[in-house]
Formats: sequence, C-alpha cells, structure tokens
Amino acid sequence: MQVSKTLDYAVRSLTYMGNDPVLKRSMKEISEHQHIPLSYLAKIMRRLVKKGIVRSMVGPDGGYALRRSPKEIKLRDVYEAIEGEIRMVDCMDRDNICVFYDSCTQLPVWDKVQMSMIKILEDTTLQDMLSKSRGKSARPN
Amino acid sequence: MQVSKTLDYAVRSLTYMGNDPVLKRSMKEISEHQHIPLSYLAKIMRRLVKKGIVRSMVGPDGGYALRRSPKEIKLRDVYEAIEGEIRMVDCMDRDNICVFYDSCTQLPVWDKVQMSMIKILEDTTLQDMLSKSRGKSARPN
DNA sequence: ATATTATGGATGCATGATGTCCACAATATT
DNA sequence: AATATTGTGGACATCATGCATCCATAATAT
Ligand code: SF4
Ligand code: SF4
Repeated sequence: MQVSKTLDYAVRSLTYMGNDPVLKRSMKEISEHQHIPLSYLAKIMRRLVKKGIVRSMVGPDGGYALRRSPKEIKLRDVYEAIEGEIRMVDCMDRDNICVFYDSCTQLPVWDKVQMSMIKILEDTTLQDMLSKSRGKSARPN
Repeated sequence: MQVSKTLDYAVRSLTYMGNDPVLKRSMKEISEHQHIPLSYLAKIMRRLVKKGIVRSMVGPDGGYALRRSPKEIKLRDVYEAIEGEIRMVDCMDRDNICVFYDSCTQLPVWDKVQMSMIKILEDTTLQDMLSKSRGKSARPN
C-alpha cells in the first residue's frame, strides 16, 4: 500500500518537463536533475510514451516532450501507465478467483478506498503539481 | 498499492470470529474455515494479540477471541497491526530523506490520498464487515 | 561518415512477502 | 503426576517482484 519508487520517478520526470512544457529534455538531463538512474529512467519513459503521455525524438538533440498540456495530464493516467489499472485487491482477474468472493464482506470496503483514490487521482492534473501552485494540505496524523 | 495477502488473512480471521463473538476459536478452526496456512496464521494472530485486538488462551480447548466488541474494532486498527503505520510514501522516516522533500510537489497529493484512506478505515468497524450487513457499493470503473 | 540519442531485450540483484519447521511453554483433563 | 492439546517464539526456506544494469541496434541531426 505504498507509492512505488518507479511511480515517484515518473511523476518527478513529468513535473520537471511540465515546468517548461515547450522545451525538449533528454534522458540524461532528466536523469541528472531528478536523480534517477539513467538506464532505469529509459524503462519508465518507454511506458509514458506508449500511453501517449510524452513523445520522443531520437537522434542528436533528441529527447522527450509532453504530448499534451500539463492541465490535460491526469495523475491517474500516469499511475496507470506505470502500475497498470488501479486495483486495490486482485481477487477478480485471471486465476485469482477467491472462494469467498461471492460472500466477501471486506471487498466493499476496499472498493470504497479504491474509488476514493481514483477520484483524487482523476481530479489531479500535472498542472496541479507544478512548482508554482503549492501546499494545499499538510501532513496528516 | 495493494492490500497484502496477510492483511486479507487477518480481516478474514476477524470477521470469522466476529460472526460469533462469544465463541472461542482455535487456530486450526480458523485456518480450515478461512483457507489460511496454519503456521502462517500463527504469525498473523501474534500481531493481533500484541495490538490488543484479540486475546489468546493456550492449552487444550484454547484458542482466540475478540478482546473488544466488533463495533469497537476499527479496520484501521487491524491495518496498523499488520502493516504498521499507514504511510503512502516513505520519504520522511529514517534515512529516507529525499533531496526534493522541501520543494516536493507530489507529496501533497499522496497525503490527500492517505488522509482519505485513513478516514475510511477509521470509520469502518469489524461490525460493518460481518455477514449480515452487506453490499453497499458495487465494483467501480 | 560520425556522433548522439532513444529503443528493446536480456539479465542481475536485493528486498520483502509469504510460508514452513521445530522446540518449548502453558494448561485442561484424566 | 502424566498426557494431550494448543499457542508462542525464533530460525529458516521459498518466491515474487521492484529496482537496476548492460548491450546491441535503430534513428537522425550535423
Ligand atoms: S476474501 Fe474477499 S477480498 Fe480477500 S481475496 Fe477473497 S474475495 Fe478478495
Ligand atoms: S520526490 Fe517527493 S514524494 Fe518522491 S521521495 Fe522525494 S519527497 Fe517523497
């Protein structure tokens, strides 16, 4: 129940790019500025490209750029590009069919948590995470 | 970002016990009825005992029983007994101090998610997860 | 032609979740 | 007192996966 390092990397990279959406940034640049292992960043960028969140140019002076404006990039998109579909429990897919599924009493609760999380990620855009607009909520209990 | 199998086991065990709070149930019983590996269940029960959620009696006809009424057992308690403190990202504890912490723009979002999750787990009691009262929410998108 | 940059795939590594074993302590029953 | 039952504590085994590295190749600007 934690944000993976990989997702953290992805968001970091995107906010970095989002701060100057017009610029093109190379992996090397992103890697250095955001302290992300270069060769691992490559993997991450690949997923963002595949999901149409960024576009890539290969060759000298190549690099990455946002494909849409920060305002149109939902955090949910990023999450799903990295982690796949948001799913709090995996009792429904593939061969993971639990015997208790039909009468399960905790599933509704996790669904509730999941929906609440989806709503937040759906309502949060990259724009909301750029350097300018900061600090709405404080650390909770 | 998923509910661990261990937590699932814990909740299952507790709801099983909660359905007849007056009864005492042995590990063997719980293990068989809830399809949980016996020796692993032992580990799980230990954490629940330590956190004062259940009490244990050793010896013949021994077993476990809820220490409080189902209505007084919050899902949050269970979660924390198993997983430790709820923490969406671990950039603040120990040596995990991220260089970007002070100017981090995504932290507020995860905080928001975390608070929302805490609220739900705090408001949900074991009582809410017993066989009788079921099915409030359906599977989301 | 050359240098640069991204791509794709294979592979390695470390950590943590999950699961097992066993010797021992507690206690109810006889 | 002897015995059977049940939980306890610790060590250990196994497995999956997140994280990371390497390298050969393709694309392309100069
Ligand atoms: S018990 Fe409920 S939540 Fe857990 S795996 Fe089975 S169906 Fe899913
Ligand atoms: S970037 Fe922000 S969220 Fe990610 S580790 Fe650093 S402080 Fe935490």
